[in-house]
Amino acid sequence: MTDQDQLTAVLKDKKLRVTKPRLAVLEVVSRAHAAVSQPELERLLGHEVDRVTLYRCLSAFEEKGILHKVFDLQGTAAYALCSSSCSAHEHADQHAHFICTVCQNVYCLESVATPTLAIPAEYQATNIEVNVTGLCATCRRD
Amino acid sequence: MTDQDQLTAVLKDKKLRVTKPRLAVLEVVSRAHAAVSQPELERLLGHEVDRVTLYRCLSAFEEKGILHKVFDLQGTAAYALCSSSCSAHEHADQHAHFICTVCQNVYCLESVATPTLAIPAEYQATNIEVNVTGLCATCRRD
DNA sequence: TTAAGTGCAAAATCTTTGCAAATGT
DNA sequence: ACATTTGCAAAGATTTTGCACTTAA
Repeated sequence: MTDQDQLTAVLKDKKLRVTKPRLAVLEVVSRAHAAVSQPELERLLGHEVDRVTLYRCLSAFEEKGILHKVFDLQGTAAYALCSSSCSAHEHADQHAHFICTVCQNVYCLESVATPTLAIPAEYQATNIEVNVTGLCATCRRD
Repeated sequence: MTDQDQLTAVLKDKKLRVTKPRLAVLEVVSRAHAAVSQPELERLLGHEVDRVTLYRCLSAFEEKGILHKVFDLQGTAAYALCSSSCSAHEHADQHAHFICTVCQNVYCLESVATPTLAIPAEYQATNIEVNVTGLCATCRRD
């Protein structure tokens, strides 16, 4: 099964039509080893995908649980593939993220599980998000 | 020492001039038991402070380490008072935050210290941010 | 065939910048 | 008095909406 086929399958599974813009967006995000910010996506996709279409693709993907949205240090939206356990509005994203303060890339730290915390009883917690900031391997060298 | 005096002292300490808009902004944020989002600040301050001035106050405060910026679930900026150990570009913010999915308020969980994590060696971590999402005490009841 | 998705134009927001007038020290 | 800060106007950027055309199923 090729990459294309896999992406196609993901779309079909979520009852979304398989279109060129959608495949292009998924392609870029799935290739990235880090979450891709929206400006970055626009740059990478160039004129291949209209900006408005990009907005609509991304929100559809988030809606259906294909991508999840994280925010970088500037509050800019970035998108990464959801693990298979994600579904609409229920993102199982049980690992920490690393945000590089230089290149702004967001890396999934799959090896770092979110910790168990003693949340005060008056709060009803449904999810814990851990974001580590600092320098990524690449930016450390430069 | 009154509240006003304290806020005035904070500004003077950071070599910022004590002006009406700045005091108004600090007043609102310091009163809140949660981080205040920018739209909320605009609403609360009404015509007392020009929108542009608000932007400038907030970035000056962040710059000087008086307030720190967090992002709510929609990626909207929200501001909270820094603890006294914060200084410019070095926010000591060693506790978790709770973001309510209903009212969007951001609460400081002073009792929940950020955990120690085993970050992969290739990353150079400088800060760890923990955001818990769910329902706050108020929204649970409604 | 036909409902879903795209692309363009245009509106609505949000954020930044420039500059003259006002204000704090 | 003089540098800072404000407020307005205006530019720039981002995000949303409406609608006719296209395309996947």
